[in-house]
Amino acid sequence: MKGLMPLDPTFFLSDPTGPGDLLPTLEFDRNPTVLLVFAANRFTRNAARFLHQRYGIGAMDWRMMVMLTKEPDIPVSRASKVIGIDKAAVSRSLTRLHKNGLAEPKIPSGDSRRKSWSLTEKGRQLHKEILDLALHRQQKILEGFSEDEVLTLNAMLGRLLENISSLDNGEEESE
Amino acid sequence: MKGLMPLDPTFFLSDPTGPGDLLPTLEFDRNPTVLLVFAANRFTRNAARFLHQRYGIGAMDWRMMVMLTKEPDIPVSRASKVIGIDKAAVSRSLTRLHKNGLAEPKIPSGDSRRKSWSLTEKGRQLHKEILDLALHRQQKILEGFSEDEVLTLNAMLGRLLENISSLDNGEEESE
DNA sequence: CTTTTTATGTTGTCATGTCAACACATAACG
DNA sequence: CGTTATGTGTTGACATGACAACATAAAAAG
Repeated sequence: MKGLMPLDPTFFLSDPTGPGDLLPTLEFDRNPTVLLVFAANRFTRNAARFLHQRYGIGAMDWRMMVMLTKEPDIPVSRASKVIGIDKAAVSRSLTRLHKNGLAEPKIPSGDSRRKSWSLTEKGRQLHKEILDLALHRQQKILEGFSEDEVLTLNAMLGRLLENISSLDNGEEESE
Repeated sequence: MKGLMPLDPTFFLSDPTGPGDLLPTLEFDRNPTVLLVFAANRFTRNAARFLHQRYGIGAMDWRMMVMLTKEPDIPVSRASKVIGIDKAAVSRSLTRLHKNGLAEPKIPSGDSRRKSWSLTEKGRQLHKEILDLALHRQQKILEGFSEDEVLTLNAMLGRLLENISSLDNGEEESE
């Protein structure tokens, strides 16, 4: 744990003595959480547009296809935990992939609450096709970043995720 | 423009010689774009939950309140450009804020397509109240980050935003 | 001056992701 | 063994953000 002092909160604010006697608020380009949400929204919109135009699928379904490749034969609840998305949305995405012939369920016990999902052959082929393009696009997004910078960025985003998860787990009622 | 080589694409992939002869796909903790979206989703959900429980407003409306504080008397299209969100969503958010007595329009020319929006006194008070808490929460999210690390993270997120915007502007059809 | 183009804000519809409720089976408790 | 709690997957409703279409006024072009 670093012992360094955090930034003074005024760093994150617009200058309250600026023109027109404006009130202070968050300065967009000084707040990591603002930039994070902006960048992610912009990325998702761009990816969604590209995926839909070329393949007729949504960003969520692509993400689910990656999940099923990493871990075939996976139940909804496990996928929800790993991918960090509500099981209702996971359930719907898998249903869409199933309807499109890209994924199939197994129900060994006959109880549909003991389902597990895998990609079909068609799904595996589509996944491979999109993967190449997804990597290509990410390379463009990382243009100008050195290897060290990518590793640093990954590490920082990972730490942000952990800190946000800590807030999720109820460490926030101390104010 | 840096002359450094980008990472080899296999860095971003799961090990294809791993257990069970799995196919390669994106490794979640090695892909900045995956981590970006995960972190932003997690942050937004956490913030949305907090804002709704305490103040009965959504994350989008809070974001709009910040916008109106930075730039009072702003039209929908300008707000849409600055905040990077579709004007339809901006229009709806402003309507909600208006209904809740937090924002008000000016229509000097009588033409409702020449509207501009500002916070009401009630809106300014709520903004001030939420701002303190938002800064506090961001400090917790940045726990363990040094001043230099925050500046580095801001810069990197800014560069990602620029690169994604370049993709938006049609530099992607070269494949 | 007339026609065409552009910009604006609103509304309908859709994808994404959340929250809640439900039915039902299994696990845990007394 | 009976009761209670927990986990699972589905579905309804909602917030967020996008895309498209529309009505209308102003700007630009001829």
